[in-house]
Amino acid sequence: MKTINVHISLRALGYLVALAETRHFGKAAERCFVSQPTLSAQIKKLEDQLGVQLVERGHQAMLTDIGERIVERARRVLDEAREIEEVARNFQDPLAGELRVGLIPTVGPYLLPHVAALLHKRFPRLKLLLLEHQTHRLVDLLRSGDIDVGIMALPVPGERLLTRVLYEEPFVVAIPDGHPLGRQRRLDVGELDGESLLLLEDGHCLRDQALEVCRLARIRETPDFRATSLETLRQMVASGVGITLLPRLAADRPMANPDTLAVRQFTPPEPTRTIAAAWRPGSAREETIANLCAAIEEMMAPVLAARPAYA
Amino acid sequence: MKTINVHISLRALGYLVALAETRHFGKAAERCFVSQPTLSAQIKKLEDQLGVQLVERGHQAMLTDIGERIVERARRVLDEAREIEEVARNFQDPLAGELRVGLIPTVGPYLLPHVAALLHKRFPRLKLLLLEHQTHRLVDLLRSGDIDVGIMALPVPGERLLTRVLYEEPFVVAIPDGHPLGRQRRLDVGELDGESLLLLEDGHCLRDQALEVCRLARIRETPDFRATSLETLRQMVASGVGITLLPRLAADRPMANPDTLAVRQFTPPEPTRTIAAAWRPGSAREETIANLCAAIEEMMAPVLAARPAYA
DNA sequence: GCCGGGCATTGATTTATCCAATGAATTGTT
DNA sequence: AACAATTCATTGGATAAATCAATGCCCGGC
Repeated sequence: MKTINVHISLRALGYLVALAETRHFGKAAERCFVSQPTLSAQIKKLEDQLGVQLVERGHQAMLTDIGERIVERARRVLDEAREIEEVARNFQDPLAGELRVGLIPTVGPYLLPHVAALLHKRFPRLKLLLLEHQTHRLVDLLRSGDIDVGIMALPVPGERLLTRVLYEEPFVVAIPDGHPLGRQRRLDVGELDGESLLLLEDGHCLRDQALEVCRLARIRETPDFRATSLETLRQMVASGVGITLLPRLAADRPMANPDTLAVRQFTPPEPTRTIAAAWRPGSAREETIANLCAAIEEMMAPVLAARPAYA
Repeated sequence: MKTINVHISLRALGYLVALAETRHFGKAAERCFVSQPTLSAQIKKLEDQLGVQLVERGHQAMLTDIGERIVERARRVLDEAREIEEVARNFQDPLAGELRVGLIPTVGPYLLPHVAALLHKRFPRLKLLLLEHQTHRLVDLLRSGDIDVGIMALPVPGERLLTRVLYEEPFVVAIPDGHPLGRQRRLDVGELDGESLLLLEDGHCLRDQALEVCRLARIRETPDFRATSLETLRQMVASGVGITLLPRLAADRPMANPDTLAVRQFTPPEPTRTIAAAWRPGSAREETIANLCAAIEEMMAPVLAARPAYA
């Protein structure tokens, strides 16, 4: 049987972490909404309880070596304690509170118009805090607990996450108006042969997916050009520089395409990407996330089943 | 930036865990060295703070569903908080306090006579709590934090542990007195051909190691016989039932072999097993463990370099 | 209907936490 | 070198929290 009692207090650990981050008793106290003497005394008490000097009191407070090691653990303890509060809050009403959602840039602006308003109507007490980052950054944010759920394309790198497919999104081809390929209603991947392809900069998963789709066709990527967003890409195509692949949601309404740009579907089997939600196993918000996923699935099914305007 | 404050207290979590384990307010209070009303009030306060009913107050206190989930997390938080105290204690004096050591049964009784007294002399303030279990159980105990370090043979199953080699231990052959093999000073593995081999029961890593050594020789394991300890094995050999492999420390002084048992070394290259310490990365006792390992290494080197009595 | 186990409530007491004011030590400035 | 500014520690008194012993209430068993 392990020791029963723990003598230190979570609050003191919070003070210590704040002190570690500010390296300043006053600032740390302010951040914790207490007076400087209070924090000072609690830190000292913590040092007494642990029997170890945590802080080097000089002109600015420096943590000792052992202090750093303990702060590291203190952060973990506090994180998990906060999670307990979160689990409870989530149980009271899974559909209330904040949910921090990360989206990749090639999904965010094109998915949200279809779901944001409806989600707010269906889950009125749920506040969605939205962030846009590339896949690998989202995975980091998930792991660190800075976001609750990430919406990104499969495969999700890193195995320690649970995923749930939201929808399959076909790729379509964006071509300049008047381009020979525009004569057909649908295009085969092989027909892109010899075209010059415009792509996003490195780090976007869409870039890799587009390259994968075109792997068999002999397409040369336009050298020395890497767009930073799909919108840039769309404008480049419209100005006649080349063609590109767009995920269908970026090509459909309510996204406005310039007059000088045409969109064509692929002939079946259409190449697609799979958009999914990813979260930490055991996340305090698993129930909320399940609700959110179900809602998005349901909202996006008719959108993707509908015939696009250009078909 | 995450929320700064945590409102719940570690002590309340401790009370909750005790309650979960006793299902009884009175017993839980007793275990926590507080009065029943105190514990009762703290549980209630915790429920208020979390906004969730944790306990079903009936004839015996039953945890609610959400209560169980929260207790699970509370255990983790408490474990980590205790670790903070342990890290600090360990820093004050790495060579004081308790160190929980697990050993496999084919090492424990043969290693300890060589080191126990010396270790106590070198680290007088260190209390070694010793346990004997088979490898896989030791690994479980390590993971659960019930022991700080395990001493076992490589390879250690499960990759999440750090290891440090303590010594290489040659195998020797135990044969009944008067057995034809006893005429030679040293034996080759091939010479065991056709002998009937006595082994430990399943689960002992020594069993697998012995089988591995004999893999090439055509040796039949005596059927329907599995010894539960090396001592049994030794007695069986002495009574003439068959031969066996012993780790050298089990054959050397100070272990007493019966008169009717002879021991022979293998011809070089002698088959050996590698005995190592294993612990959790980031264990609070890493420093203590390092000291312990260094001491054991140092103490065992001359023992294994010495010429055994039977050579 | 009475008894006893089991948890909640009450009221008094001790303990912990907190703040405002102030002190002491160090640094930077004139 | 004296002075102001910054930063952390100390003090004393107020407030809030935790605790206990005693007691009350509820429920199941006899």
